[in-house]
Amino acid sequence: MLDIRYIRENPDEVKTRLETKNSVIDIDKLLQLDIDKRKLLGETEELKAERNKATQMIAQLKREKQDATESITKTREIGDKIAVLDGRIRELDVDIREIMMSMPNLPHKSVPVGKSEKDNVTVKEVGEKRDFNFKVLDHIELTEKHGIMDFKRASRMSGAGFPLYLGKGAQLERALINFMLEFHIKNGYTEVIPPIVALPIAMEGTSQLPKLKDDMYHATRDDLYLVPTGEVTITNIHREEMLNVADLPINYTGYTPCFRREAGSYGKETKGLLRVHQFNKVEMVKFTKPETSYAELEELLKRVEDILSELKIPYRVLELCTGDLSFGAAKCYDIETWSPAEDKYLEASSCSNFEDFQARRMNIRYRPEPKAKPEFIHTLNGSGLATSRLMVSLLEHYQNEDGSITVPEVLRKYTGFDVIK
RNA sequence: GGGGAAUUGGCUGAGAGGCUUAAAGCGGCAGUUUGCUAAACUGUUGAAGGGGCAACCCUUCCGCAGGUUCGAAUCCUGUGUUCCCCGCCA
Repeated sequence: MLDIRYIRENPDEVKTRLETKNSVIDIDKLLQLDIDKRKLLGETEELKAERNKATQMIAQLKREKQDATESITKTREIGDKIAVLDGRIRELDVDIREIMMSMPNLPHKSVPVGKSEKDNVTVKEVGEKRDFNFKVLDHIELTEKHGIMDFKRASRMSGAGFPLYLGKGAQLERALINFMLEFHIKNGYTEVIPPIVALPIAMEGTSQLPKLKDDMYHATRDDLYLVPTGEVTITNIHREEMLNVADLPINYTGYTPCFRREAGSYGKETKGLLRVHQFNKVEMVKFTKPETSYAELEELLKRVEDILSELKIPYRVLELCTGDLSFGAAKCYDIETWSPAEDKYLEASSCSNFEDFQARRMNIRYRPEPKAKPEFIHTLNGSGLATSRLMVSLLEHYQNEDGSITVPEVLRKYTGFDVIK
């Protein structure tokens, strides 16, 4: 959520910056509602001050055992007027809130302006794409060959898009998760195992709601959503809290399954692991002071890069343009790993700074100095990383001519084997 | 699934329709005293919104949302969360 006062004071700037995010929000309407509301607020507050004085007098009359009937009748009339005004203010508030909640975050000034993913900027390409002197198998052929994944059986029990890992496939998946978790713990992150369902209010906090409602699994009977990312529950750890400045930055890492309906995306990348309804992810979440959040964003990116370097998998880093930024992000890097069989890069991580956008929705604040006013903290998160597409790149990149798959060296102490054959 | 209890500021916790403008303590801040620190003592210290050039003024907020009332932290209804008991269960 944006600061209404900032919108009031800089309406044209807000409009321009929202336009670069392909957002159609009627700022003029919002500001008019805001003006109307404040006018009524002034009127009702004046009446309330009057009523407060009047009820005090009634209290005094009663204490002195005098008749207060006349005052009560008069005060009731004031109360009736207040009820009317408050009713109208409440209606305006509903309208204002609806607009505010559906308004995306403003892009940071450093973000390249662009319309779509075509305008994203490649920051760097790292690692060497292997030169295969044999016919490369894709990840589906490889997993079938070794019986380490079974998409057919999985779809019989859960429908398409829910992977089943078997044997060394399951072990490799778990090795990746362990490797990444321990990597983050070594770098000062605190591991958490959060719930993977969340209340609507938590989903609003991290801004999956209202926009992504149709993309999430929803247990209607209990009104709980399955998390599309660990970000939701990990960031909501500190909802409605006043954080201690000495504790900042707070760094969490956690493994969670993630669930996405991917509504409307059928026909696109439906093969194997490329786009699935359930996948595993190790998430990083940060709570920082406003002045350090952009340095922390670079730190997140570095963690992802270091992991891919240790795994020795080629990747590239994209800086998302304004039009491709997610709803709540002010700035975002996507990290994509190379798939030799698909002959393209696959998105395996994205690192975002939300500035105070989520903190304002969740009411997470800190006091910069002992006596200072509370301020909203900044939140960031990055996938470090999602395993599904990383697994595609890993299997394909590490395949050998005889069809066997070498286990990356750093994973061997977690798998207990060094080749799948 | 059934029954009961709780929910108050950064934290603990009083408070049961009007002398609450939310007690008290802790913590924070400032000062006094003291070789330094600590302790003790004194003072000060909630949040959000609106108005004013300003000192300042007004309103709202006791989990959340409604309601009753001239007036609600307090009464009523719904609901979130937490805890306890019974049942079921890994």
